[in-house]
Amino acid sequence: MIAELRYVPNMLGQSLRTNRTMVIALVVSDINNPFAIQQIRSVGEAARERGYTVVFTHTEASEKNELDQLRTLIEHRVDGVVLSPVTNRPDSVDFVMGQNVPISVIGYPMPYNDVDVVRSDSRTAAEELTRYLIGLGHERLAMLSGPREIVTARERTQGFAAALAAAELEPVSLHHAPYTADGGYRMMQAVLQADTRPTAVVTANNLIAVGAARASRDLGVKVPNELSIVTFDDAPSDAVLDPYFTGILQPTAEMAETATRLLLERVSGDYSGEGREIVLPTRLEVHASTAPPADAGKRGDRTS
Amino acid sequence: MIAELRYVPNMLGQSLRTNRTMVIALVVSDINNPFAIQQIRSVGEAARERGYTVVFTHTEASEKNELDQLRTLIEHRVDGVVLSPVTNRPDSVDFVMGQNVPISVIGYPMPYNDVDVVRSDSRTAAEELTRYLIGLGHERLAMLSGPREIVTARERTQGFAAALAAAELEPVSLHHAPYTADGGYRMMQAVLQADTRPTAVVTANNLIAVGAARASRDLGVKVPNELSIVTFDDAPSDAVLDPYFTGILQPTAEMAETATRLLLERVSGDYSGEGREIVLPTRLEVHASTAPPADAGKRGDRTS
DNA sequence: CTGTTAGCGCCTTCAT
DNA sequence: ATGAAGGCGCTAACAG
Repeated sequence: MIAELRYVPNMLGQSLRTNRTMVIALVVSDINNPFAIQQIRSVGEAARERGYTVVFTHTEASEKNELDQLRTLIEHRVDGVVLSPVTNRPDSVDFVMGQNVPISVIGYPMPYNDVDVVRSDSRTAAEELTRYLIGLGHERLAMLSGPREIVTARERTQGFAAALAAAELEPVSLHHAPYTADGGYRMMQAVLQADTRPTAVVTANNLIAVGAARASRDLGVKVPNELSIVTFDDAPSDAVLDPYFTGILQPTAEMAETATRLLLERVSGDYSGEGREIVLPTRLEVHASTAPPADAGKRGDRTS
Repeated sequence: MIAELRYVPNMLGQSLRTNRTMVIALVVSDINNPFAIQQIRSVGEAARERGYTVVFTHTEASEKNELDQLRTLIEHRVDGVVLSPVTNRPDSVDFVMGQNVPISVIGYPMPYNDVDVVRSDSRTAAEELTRYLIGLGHERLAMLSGPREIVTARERTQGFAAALAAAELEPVSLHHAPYTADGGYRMMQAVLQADTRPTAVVTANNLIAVGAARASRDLGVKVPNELSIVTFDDAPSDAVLDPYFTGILQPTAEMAETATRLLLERVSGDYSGEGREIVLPTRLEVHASTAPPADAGKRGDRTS
């Protein structure tokens, strides 16, 4: 048994000598999100296939943590970094690139960095999602979005607005809060206590959707009969009985795998050049959280 | 800004010289389990407080992966290991201790290793859980357990059996399968297709419970009206709308934090001596997956 | 107190 | 083919 062999080589010596640790890092922002779990699995797999070890870190959605941890990882001379960043501000990526450490980014465009990015098109997906609700007959829609600093939140809000504009509808309201269940809960409370209630809400993230659904339940509003909820990234999970939310799914596994591949191409020297941007398609999945509005029968077909 | 400083020290040199990396490893077996997420958070926090960095690895419930990864981690000279092991076989722990690397174990007793262990009492908890069902009036109970090689599965089965024996009841049946939703699904199918159906099942793990609930739904058996399901470790999660299963909760965060503390006591040299075993209390939480049996009214009080 | 040096374990080079 | 030596970046020990 190799594993039983007494002698274990010291990679510190080897790495010091060769300038390669054969370790890459995956830095995710929120480990509570099942989305991140999928990334951890996929990156680990893709890296192991190519002989690399992966170490994971989570930043709890804090840019300061993100920078601290990238620094620590680079101190330990990881060969590269896959980053699922907190925001698209350039600081973290700048820092890593400034240290000549290869990096690839999962999630959203990085306008100020010439870096490899793998993402999906949030804006278009949000439009599609909103159109789906409009197609069901909804006319009063609200948006529960994420932090303004985060690109996905902005893009999803834009897509929402664009779909409404195309249908010549006005949004009932538009909210921002952190990407957490608690944030969703508070936004939904506000929505339900306002004068005009929407018949459907678009949420910018799965945790927000969970919070929104909890608030609806607590205030006695039935989903989907009285209120439809749609969301993003409600990934199927072994730990959950049933997918519940109608929403947009990103090809998480493929995104993570691709980001790892791009990274290792740079690490191994097979590629060096300008940043590549790969945009993968999303898909809409319909589940139990949506229905036509209660008063749908009264009106004609609403599809433009 | 410190993080902007151009120079980043090379920990490889430092570590090679000082024999300390200030990094500890957390090796969990199944990252799909929300249980593991909590461990990742808690160990990370406890270690950071004490100036250590944590790297995570998951073994996909394979002992081979576990050993491989421990080896890789030790090659990179982590200062210690927190292990949430696949089984209680001594090989992994032996290997780590044989390399003079401090280790502490989360989960279950390690009869063949003199090692620090933090765990809860699965057997007693399973008894309590089963007694709860009996107290509701259930007399026909089945057990959907985990792999025979895994201690928690054995202990939980023993507790189940003990509670039944104390109430002078016979189990309807007893099944073993992997700790996965799929395993639970198959066991539940078998249970529901047998001649005598139980009115309640005890599952040995949250993923098994999810599979069991899916099978019940697919076969048209209503939970909890026609069938009660109880489980272990159905940790509350931000990603889930509501805790659904009645079951036993372990103090996951406290266990992980304690294991980290014990480990770092050894790493720092504050403690060296024989293995310590810390057993933390569990608690029973009642949710929507249990009810008295449909025919409960017909009989008298069943509590012994 | 500052400056120099040896050596941690490994790989690469060069000599035998 | 096998063997010896230098140096990766760092710190601890020691000298000035």
